[in-house]
Amino acid sequence: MGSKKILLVEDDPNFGTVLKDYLALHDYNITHAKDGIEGLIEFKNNDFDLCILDVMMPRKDGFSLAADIRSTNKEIPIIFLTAKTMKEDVLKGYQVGADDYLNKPFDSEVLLFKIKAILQRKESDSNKESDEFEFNIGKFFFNSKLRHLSFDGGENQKLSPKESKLLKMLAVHKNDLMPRELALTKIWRDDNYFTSRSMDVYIAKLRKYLKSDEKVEILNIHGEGFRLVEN
Amino acid sequence: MGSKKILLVEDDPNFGTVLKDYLALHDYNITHAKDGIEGLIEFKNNDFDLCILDVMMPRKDGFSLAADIRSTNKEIPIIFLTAKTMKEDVLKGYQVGADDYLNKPFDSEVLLFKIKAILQRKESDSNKESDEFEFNIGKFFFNSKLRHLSFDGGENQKLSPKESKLLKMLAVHKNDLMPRELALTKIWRDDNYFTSRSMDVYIAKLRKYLKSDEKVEILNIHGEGFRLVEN
DNA sequence: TGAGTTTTTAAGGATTTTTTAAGAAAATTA
DNA sequence: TAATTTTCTTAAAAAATCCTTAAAAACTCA
Repeated sequence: MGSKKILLVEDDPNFGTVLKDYLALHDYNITHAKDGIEGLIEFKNNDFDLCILDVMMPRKDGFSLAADIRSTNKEIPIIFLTAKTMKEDVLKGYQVGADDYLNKPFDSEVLLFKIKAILQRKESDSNKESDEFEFNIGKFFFNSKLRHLSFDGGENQKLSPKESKLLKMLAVHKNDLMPRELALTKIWRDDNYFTSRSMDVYIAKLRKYLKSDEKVEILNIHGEGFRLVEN
Repeated sequence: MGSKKILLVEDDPNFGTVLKDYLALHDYNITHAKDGIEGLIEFKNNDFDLCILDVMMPRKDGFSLAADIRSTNKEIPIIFLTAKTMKEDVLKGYQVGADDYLNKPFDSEVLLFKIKAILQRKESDSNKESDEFEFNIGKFFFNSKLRHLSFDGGENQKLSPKESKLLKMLAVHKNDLMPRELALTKIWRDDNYFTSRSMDVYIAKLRKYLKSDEKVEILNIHGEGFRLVEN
């Protein structure tokens, strides 16, 4: 399982540090960002299970950050922290897609329970992550951990990290649709025009590697994603 | 879609009635139970989308009721209402599996947003791969997710998004009327002269794909819609 | 019959995908 | 640290796919 990764975005250094330590003490793996901009950068560079966002922050407030986070990940739970008990804030929070809301000062134990409850909820839903790393694809043998692709009587093709992750994701969904969006959000951590182009480049590379077995194909499903088929 | 069914369990008759009317006004289908026992009976006799439970109640309190509800349904969202701001209560609520928590007096609009947020969350979860995507149509096998149509000994015909959605809708209504208006509002998102022409173009395409099995036909019902028949 | 509805083909424009190539960034090696 | 290699992104043009619109012919129903 491993400890859950939480992104904490809080500009008050005292409060933020205390909260970070408190949560770390309870076996959560906390990344503490000092403002919204830093928070967004951390979010894009990591794979978090939960976000805790202060609402009032310099440079980029919690709502704006949440909106950016939601634009690349519609699933990740978000908890807002706020000093004011303003109705508009609460409503805005829920509109952005908050999973919960806490008014400062709050009881830290309550926060802990909320975190636990929310993570449990998500747990039961999404257990699609695969830790398999050995795949048979037509005549090929693919090891995603060692990042190599081989076949009897052929060279051992080494794959780059991105090549390997993409092929793994295709292999996990073998003969089924691998949505473009899934690969972009999970591997490229962002779903936009450029990452999408980049992904296409990698699909082309993989096709080249797999070319020598004409039973194996990576088909495109226009507007949806790709499909690794084995005839 | 239909309006969402909510179970409201609240022993205070004044507050309960007002809340019921308020929620009913916002297009929710409310069942109001006066205490925990009655609430449990209602729960077992109906199919609710959400529960709103008062904590302090005679005969059977909200936590006990929630535990009973959870024992038969681990998915249904539960919101607790409480007069006291007692930490123990909040913790207990989350332990039982609360989705949210509101202290009385609360702003009704906030409750409305919480309900909306929670139901949306469930919506997006359950809609992941809820509905069918594999159909048999005469000699054909149709997969609407992979957007292809195949039959033994024949090529694999790829379908465009619109072709696939339309054929799926016909297949769902197989041997029955698929109203023209339904396809236009659901697939084309607009019902006017041009979308209707466009739909006819797609019906023609589907007929071409299905031509090789003369047992399969798409019939027009003048002024009504179409019917996919399998003789 | 004649007005409205359906069927079909085809052209165009918009969007998405594919591919090659160049250069920036990161990692590795000397 | 500098040089080299590998990895990844960006750019851009060509190809493929998708959808709408148009228009003419066929059909249906009153």
